[in-house]
Amino acid sequence: MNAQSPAFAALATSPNLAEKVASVLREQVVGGSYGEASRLPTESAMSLQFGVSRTVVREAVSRLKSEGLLVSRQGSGVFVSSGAHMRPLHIEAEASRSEDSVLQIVELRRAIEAESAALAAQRRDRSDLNAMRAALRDLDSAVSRGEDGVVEDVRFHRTIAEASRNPYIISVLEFLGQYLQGATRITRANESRRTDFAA
Amino acid sequence: MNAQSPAFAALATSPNLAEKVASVLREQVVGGSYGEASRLPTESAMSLQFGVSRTVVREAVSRLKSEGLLVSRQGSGVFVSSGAHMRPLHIEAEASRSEDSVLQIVELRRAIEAESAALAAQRRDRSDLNAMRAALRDLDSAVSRGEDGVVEDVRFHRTIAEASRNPYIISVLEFLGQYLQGATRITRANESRRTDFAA
DNA sequence: ATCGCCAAGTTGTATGATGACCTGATATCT
DNA sequence: AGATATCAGGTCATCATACAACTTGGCGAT
Repeated sequence: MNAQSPAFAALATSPNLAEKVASVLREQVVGGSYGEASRLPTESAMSLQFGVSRTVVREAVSRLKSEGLLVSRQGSGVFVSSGAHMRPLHIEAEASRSEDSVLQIVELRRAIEAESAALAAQRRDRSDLNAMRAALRDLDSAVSRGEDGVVEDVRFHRTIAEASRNPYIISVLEFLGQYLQGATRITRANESRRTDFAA
Repeated sequence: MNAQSPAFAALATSPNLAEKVASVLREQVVGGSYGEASRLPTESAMSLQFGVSRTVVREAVSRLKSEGLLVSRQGSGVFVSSGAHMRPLHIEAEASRSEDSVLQIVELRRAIEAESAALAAQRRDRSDLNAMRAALRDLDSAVSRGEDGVVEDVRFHRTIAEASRNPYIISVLEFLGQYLQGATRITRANESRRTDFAA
């Protein structure tokens, strides 16, 4: 149950087996070695093929299931998920540490917020306006109390995004916001708080 | 080794245990039940606590590791990852099917591409220009051959994104592009191919 | 020909054992 | 006493095996 199966050759640098196996499988799946919705070899077969125990294979498959690449049906087998090559977007947490990265993210977010504000101006209704006014008021009062108002700031941006009625804009903005939470002071220094489009 | 541990109460609808345990742990981690970089209970402890085998706990932890929420150090323990509450962005594959969703994604992408083009205009160099011209020429010739030119179109957009020198714009655009691959004809009908900014 | 049922195959879960590694405490030496 | 080496216990990583739950296809009875 070893014999250094050839499938790893290039991935010997990873610390644990499950991750290696997962990498190989991931590559095979997204690379299209298996057709859409086709069945993978059985766990026992892969266990032999990779030269690892079934436990490891199961952990690898489990990872790929949680990534949405695979689905398994008990008693039947493991299959390639229908939306297999739709990879999620992921930005490493270290990005928040690098100033360059933060500025680049701000660049991106500004573009989306401009569109978001424009759409919001077309589509907002009375309750959106009220929410935006309230958020803005909270932000001002927080600032005048000498706080940095970070949480109020995000909430304000969020109300605008929600008024755009575009769920993708909302989630992408929220996603990008995560990486700017700890670095919002820099952001605020570069952005003039344009309150005018609320009118 | 059963006794219906209370931790699941509300999640009895999921088919497999590993996913349930993973959900509970995920909620605890992002909900902040454990502090940043703090140690989780041992696998055996969780195995008892949840009333499942260590195998299941390990699969659950494995999932959360691949999601970047946890890191495990052999001989030491399982810890909350430093960037634990940085959740990745995920859009379901079904979005490509719904026309509303596609239009909303196009809305979002247009905003980013406008910024991308503006930045590209500032930062491009000669090789960028050449790449963009080549891509555009390929696109035109594909269209004049009567093809739909989808692949050439995405390549053209990609060259613009690369000229913006902003890796986040590139990856987000690429990410959104996935969901529009099969629906690009609609996109093309609504977008006039503005070739002017290449000048 | 249809329906029911069973048997083999497959994933899901449990259990126990062993290896690799870390950490803190103990023992030893200077 | 202080620094260093060693050890023991705990913990994750991997393996092997067994059994349960489920699916699927075929076989047989009606």
